[in-house]
Amino acid sequence: MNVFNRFRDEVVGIVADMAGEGRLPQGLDCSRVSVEPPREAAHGDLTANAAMVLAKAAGMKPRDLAELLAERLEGLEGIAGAEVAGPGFINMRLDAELWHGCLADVLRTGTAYGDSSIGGGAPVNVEFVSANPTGPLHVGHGRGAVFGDALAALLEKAGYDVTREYYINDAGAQVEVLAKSAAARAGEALGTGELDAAAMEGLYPGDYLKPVGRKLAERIDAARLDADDAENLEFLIRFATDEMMDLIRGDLRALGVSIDVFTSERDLVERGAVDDALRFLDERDLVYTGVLEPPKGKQAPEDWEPRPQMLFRATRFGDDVDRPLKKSDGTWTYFATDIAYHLDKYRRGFANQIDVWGADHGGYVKRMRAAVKAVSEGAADLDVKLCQMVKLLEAGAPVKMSKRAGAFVTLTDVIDRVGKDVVRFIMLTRGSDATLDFDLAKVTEQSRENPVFYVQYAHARVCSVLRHAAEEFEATELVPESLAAAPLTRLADAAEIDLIKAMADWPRLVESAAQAHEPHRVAYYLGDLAARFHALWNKGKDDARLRFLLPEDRGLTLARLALVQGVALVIASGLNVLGVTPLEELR
RNA sequence: GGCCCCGUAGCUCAGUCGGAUAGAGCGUCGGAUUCCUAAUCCGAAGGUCAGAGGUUCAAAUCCUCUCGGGGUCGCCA
Repeated sequence: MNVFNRFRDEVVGIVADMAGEGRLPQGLDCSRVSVEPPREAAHGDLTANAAMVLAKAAGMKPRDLAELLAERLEGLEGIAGAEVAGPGFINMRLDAELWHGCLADVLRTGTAYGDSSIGGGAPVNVEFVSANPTGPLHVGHGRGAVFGDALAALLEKAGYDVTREYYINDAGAQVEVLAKSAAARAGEALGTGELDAAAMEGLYPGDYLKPVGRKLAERIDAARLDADDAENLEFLIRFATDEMMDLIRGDLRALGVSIDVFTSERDLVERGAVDDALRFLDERDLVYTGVLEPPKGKQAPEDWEPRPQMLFRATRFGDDVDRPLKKSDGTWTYFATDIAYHLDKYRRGFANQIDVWGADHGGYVKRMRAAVKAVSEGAADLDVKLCQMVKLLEAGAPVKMSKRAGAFVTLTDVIDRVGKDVVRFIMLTRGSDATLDFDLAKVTEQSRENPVFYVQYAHARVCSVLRHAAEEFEATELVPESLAAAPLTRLADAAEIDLIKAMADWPRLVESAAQAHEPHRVAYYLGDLAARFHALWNKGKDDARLRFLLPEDRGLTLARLALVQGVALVIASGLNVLGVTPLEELR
C-alpha cells in the first residue's frame, strides 16, 4: 500500500474511533476524505482535508475539528508532527525513516512497484486502432494505437484484467473498393500493362497494393478477377482484407502493440449478430420506423428527402436525436453493426468498455454510449477516448501528405526514421484531446527539449553510476535486493529525501491516471522524476560530499546507490507502462 | 442552427471528480564544467487561467450565458 492511502486509512480510523467514543457523530461520510502531498513543500509531507469535508456534518468549525484530529495523528507511528493550517488542512510531517522504508520497498518490489489492486481484477475491454483494412497505418492511427496500448498497460498495472481488441471493418463499401483495387493490380501483373492514375480512378491507388495484386495473380486465373460476379467479389474481399490485416499486424508489431482479440464485422453480420441485437432492442420498444428531420446545417444535402427509416430511440439514453439503423438500400448502417458489436463485447463479459477513436468520430460518441446503455440495460459503461490529429513536422515545417497520389506518410516510415520508442513516448506527451505536434527532427535531438531523451538520459545515467560502482563493489552487493539493506538512514539531505518522495508518488499516480484513463500523465510524471534526479546529480558538482560515489565511505555510497537504483526502477516501471524500452546507455 | 473538443506566461503545453501563494519546457537575461556523461543544472523576469454572472469555507477546475478557434451533423466507416 502506498503511503498516502495508508494515512488516509489512519485518518478515517481516527474519525471512527472518535465517533465510537461519542466525541463525533456516528456515521460520518468519509468518502471525500483525501490524504495527498501538499502543493507547497513547506506545508509538510502529507495534507488531509478531512476537517473541512466533515465539519458541516459534524457540526463543528473546520479548524476545531482539525485540531482534534491532528492531536491523535501526532501520536501515530511514523508521524513527526501534525498541525492545522489555512481553512482547516491538517499538515503532517513524516519521520525520515518512513521515507527510507519507501525506498527499500521500491528496491524490493522492482519494476512491479506501483502495481495497484484498485482494478480488483475486473475485466476491461480496450478497443483501439480499428483502422479500415484498406491500407497501411498512417501516423494518426499510430497515435490511437499507442494511446490504446499504453492505456491498456496502465489499467493492467492498476489491477484490471484488460483485453486489447481490434474491430475489423471488413463489411462496408470500402472493402469492395479494396477488392476491385487489388483485382486491378492483379490484372496489371498479368500483363495488361501499368495502370495510370486514370485507370485507378475511384480505387485505392497506393503502391502497397501492387504486391497484393502480384500475389493474387499467382493464385487465380484472370477470369476470377471479374469483381462484378458476386462469388468472385466475395473471394477478392476475403483475400485482400486478409492481406491488409497482415500488413496492419506488421505495422502494429513494429510499434510494439499486440492485440488480444480481432473481431470481424463481416463475421458478426454473417452469424446474425446484428439481427439479434436489433431484436433485443425491438423487444424493448427501442426501435421504430420514423422520419428524421433534415440536418439544420446551413447547407442541407441537396438530395435530402424525408424518408421513413428504422430508428433507434437514442434520445431515451441522452442522445439528441434518434439514429438510423438501415440505409436506403436496406443494408445495415455502420451504427447498427456497431450496436451488435458492443452487445457482443458486453456478452463476452465486458461491462467496462473503452473505445479509442479519431476526433472526427466525435459526433458518434453520444449515440454509441446510448446504445451500450440500451443493450446492457444500464449495466455496462462505455468511455470513448477521442484522439486529436497529429501534425507531422520536419524542423518546424509541416510535412506534406499527398493522399491523392497514395503517397501519404505511413506509420512505418516514421518508425523507421526515429524508432518505435520515440514514436511511443512522443505520442503520449499530450492528452488525447489535444492536437499533437510531432517534429521528426526534434524528437531525436539529445537535449532538454526532447522529453524522450531527457527521461532516457536519467535512466542511462543511473546505469552509468552503477557501472562505475561495479569497480569497487561485488556484483551481488549492487542488485536491488541487496541495496535495500544498505544503511538508508544515512540519506539525510533534503534533496535525497525529496527524490524518495517523488518515487513514493508513483503508485498514487498510477491509480489516478488509470481512473482518469489518461496515460499521458505517466509521461509527465517521468519527466518530473528525471528532472529531480538530474538536479541531485548536479548538486554533486557543487558539493562533492553529495556525489553518489564516495571512495572513502562505502556505507554512504551504498545508500546512495540504493537511491539512484530506485530512481532507475521507477523510471523503468513507468516506461514499461508506456511501452518504451529503458536504455542503459546513450550514444 | 444542434452537438462535441479546445481557450492557462511571448511560444508549445501540464494542472480540472473544488483545496492553501497557478506550474514545466522553449525563448529572454544572468550564472555553474580539473568531477559519477555540462547530452546536465542553478537563478531572474514573465499571468485579468478568453469574458461576465452564479454555487460555497474554498473555483483555472462545477453551473449558466457571451466571445474566439477546431471538429462534426440520414443513405461514409
